[in-house]
Amino acid sequence: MAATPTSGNGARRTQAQRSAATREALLDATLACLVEDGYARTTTTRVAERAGLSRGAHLHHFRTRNALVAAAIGHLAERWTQELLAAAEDLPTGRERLAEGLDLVWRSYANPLFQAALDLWTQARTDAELREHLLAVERQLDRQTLELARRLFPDLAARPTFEPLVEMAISTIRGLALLDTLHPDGARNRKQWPSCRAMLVTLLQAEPAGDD
Amino acid sequence: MAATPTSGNGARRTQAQRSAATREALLDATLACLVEDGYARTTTTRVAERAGLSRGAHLHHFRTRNALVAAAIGHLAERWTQELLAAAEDLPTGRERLAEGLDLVWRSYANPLFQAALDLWTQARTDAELREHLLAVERQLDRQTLELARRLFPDLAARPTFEPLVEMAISTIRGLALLDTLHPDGARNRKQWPSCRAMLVTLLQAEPAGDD
DNA sequence: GTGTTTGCGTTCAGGCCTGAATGTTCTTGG
DNA sequence: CCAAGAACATTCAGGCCTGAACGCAAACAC
Repeated sequence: MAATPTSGNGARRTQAQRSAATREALLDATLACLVEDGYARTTTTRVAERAGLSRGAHLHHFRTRNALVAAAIGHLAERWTQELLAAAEDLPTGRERLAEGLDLVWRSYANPLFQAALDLWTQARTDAELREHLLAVERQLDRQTLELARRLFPDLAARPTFEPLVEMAISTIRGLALLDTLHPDGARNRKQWPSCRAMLVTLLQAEPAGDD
Repeated sequence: MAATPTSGNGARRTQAQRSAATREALLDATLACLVEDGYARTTTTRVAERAGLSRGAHLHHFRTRNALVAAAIGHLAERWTQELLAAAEDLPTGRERLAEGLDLVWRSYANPLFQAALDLWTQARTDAELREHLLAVERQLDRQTLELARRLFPDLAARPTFEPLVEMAISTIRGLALLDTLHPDGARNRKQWPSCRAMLVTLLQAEPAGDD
């Protein structure tokens, strides 16, 4: 048997593999901690505990708490967009496509990860270092979202009002998702979303581009 | 001259007056601290410093940090609604009334106090005690806002879709105001708001109640 | 196998915050 | 003027968190 560790059964891992695994575990633990405990209680001790590692391991990979959080932001953004893009592939064609597309975005915000992001967001207001990281991520996410919208609805995208409409839809969804913060079950939102979605569909289809 | 202290020139104040003044100073300092430093850095020490008082005075009036924050929430809500209601009195009549009304709400959210409220909001997600207080305030604010909308636009209020429309408008505004968190100058929002407002006006006036 | 590097665990010092206990000053009523 | 009590100040103990120092063991180079 070749002793190549890259394809090993797990018993024998190369240094790089070990390192990557612990990094991943730390980042996952950080996100879980942000979701469940909030930013304030996302301490180095707690994250290490949750990851099943020591604080030493933590400090080895991320020398400060801020470094950990910065990496976690990237991790979060990546996961989020991947989920969104993956779900977008299954979007049906036909007259329900627009409503389903809005549902898609809605679901991506009615999601624990958004709560974690929101927590980071508000903290960033009074933390310059955090703000730097989040601004970069925000720009990228906005760009990707708009691009996705254009790709999914090319006929609507031709209209000059498309971009403001998409931005408004996202703002509405964000505002609604904000309510979930205090209503963990989300009962309140699930009631408001259908009517909001209907209104957004009305706006987006206001002047159909002829193709129907 | 009668030495009645209730109308005193300030040199001689009754105990109740002194007490009320320090309470007020502490609450104001708390809000200022929430706005400028955020919830995490709103510590008893810092609030007392900012109010020009000692920590002893603080603990005399509010025995715990949570008690202070709870009182500050009420203070914030009261200020906010008062500003909103006062501004509503000057709303012009005529065809610009609706757009001006939306601007009114918009301005009440594009406001440092909202940032402070947002901070409390996100913290409340993982703090049961805080959540209790905020839920009560949220219910009251929502009720007052809807009531105000009905009073200002009685003709629109007759339609069954009025309530969902108002809720959507508020959600959109909240979502937009969220962006201000990372963009202190608010440049980005001031660009997006006009088009959002136009769309909301379109929706609200979709089926005019005949009176125009 | 041996030595070096890398990943990781343990312990410690310093700092900030909270809440409680204990003084000190000022108001009020007699 | 004096005593009682409220308002306010000061100090202290306990707890949690961060970041750094030090030590061990596993993995790669030879």
